[in-house]
Amino acid sequence: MARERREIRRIESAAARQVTFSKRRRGLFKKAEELAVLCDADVALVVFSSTGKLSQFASSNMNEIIDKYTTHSKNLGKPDKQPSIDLNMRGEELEGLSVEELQQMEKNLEAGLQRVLCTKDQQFMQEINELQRKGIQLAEENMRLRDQMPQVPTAGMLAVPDTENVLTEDGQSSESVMTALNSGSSQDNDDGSDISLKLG
Amino acid sequence: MARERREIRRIESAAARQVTFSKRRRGLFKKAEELAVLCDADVALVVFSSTGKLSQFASSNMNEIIDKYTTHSKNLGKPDKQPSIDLNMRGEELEGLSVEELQQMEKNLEAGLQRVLCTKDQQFMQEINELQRKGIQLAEENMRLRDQMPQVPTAGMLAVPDTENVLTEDGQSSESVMTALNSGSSQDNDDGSDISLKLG
DNA sequence: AACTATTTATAATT
DNA sequence: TAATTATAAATAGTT
Repeated sequence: MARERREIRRIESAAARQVTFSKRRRGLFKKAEELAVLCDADVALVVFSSTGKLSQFASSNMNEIIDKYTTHSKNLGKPDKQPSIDLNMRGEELEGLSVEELQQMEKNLEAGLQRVLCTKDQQFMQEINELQRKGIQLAEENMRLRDQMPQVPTAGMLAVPDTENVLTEDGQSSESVMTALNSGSSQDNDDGSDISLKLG
Repeated sequence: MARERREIRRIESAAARQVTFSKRRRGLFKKAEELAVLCDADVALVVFSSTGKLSQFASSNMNEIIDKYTTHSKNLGKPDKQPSIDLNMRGEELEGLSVEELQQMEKNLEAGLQRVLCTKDQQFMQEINELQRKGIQLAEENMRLRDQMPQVPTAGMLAVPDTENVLTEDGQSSESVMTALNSGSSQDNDDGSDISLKLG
């Protein structure tokens, strides 16, 4: 487009290449913006020079456009695969899945994990509840027996479980657990602090 | 560049806009490729028309260029921020963080969560262990008392906790819990199945 | 989509 | 790198 037509092939001279790069890059970015404005298009342009320098143009937000592109692209690549996610997730064959599929999967797994944890806690609470109930019954019977005894046999220092703290069926909070624990005989955790979590 | 100079502003007529889009898009892509070839540059161009149609050009691999861009971009945006991750993660100010930082954070949080869950389970087990121990002591004393009794007072149908199943200090598997549970008096879960997890 | 008058981009030069 | 300029290329309006 100038004094002479130039063949479109790599310019060998690094200097000339750099000059042409500067000129043409400016032109390209101008055209990109004009297209975006004139035609109300969303345009993203990323250029790395041969020396690795980055230049970019985006008519709106670059990351949004990239996301949009990725989504579009993935939808074309794997057109009709519905949320067909099974739990046959044998380690590595996950790589063929799209981001959407993996996100759905993550969501499902987290929900499942949540249910497992919840159920586990319920079992724990049930177990504790049951043991406490038994303990109380035993202690009561123990007392009854002792009352009926003529002599006083100086029983061991057995702590009687606190009837007030028996857990209800729906009890799940770790708070109740801590309460139940502190009502027992263990003597660690002498202050009232909760579990401390240190990260980093 | 033609019969008349055109002002660079959105073309109102949808038809005219579409025509101009076609012409200029072709020109833009041609220029993009020429720049890539002539100057040995890496060029990625993504265009969404106003109707949402995607066109793209990449001198090499689009996703590689995007990755390269993302890396470059993030490194420039937040140059020196080391893994400086505190737990002041008040919900929304996370958006300013880079992917690397968020990944590190995720890792730390997951590790922390793991420690919390582990500790919680230990507390549960400790509690159960303690209750079982107390129950056994009570039951033993109970028996002793009854032995020392002259008459037989027809005690209630109290199940004596199974001494074999007392949990050890390090016991943490839910298997032991289930075992302990089944050794108790609760009569649900008549089959030997584990917790069932349904996803999807 | 093809045509063409014009504008724009740019290669070579300074 | 910037300015100049001759020329190639792109394209707005038309058909």
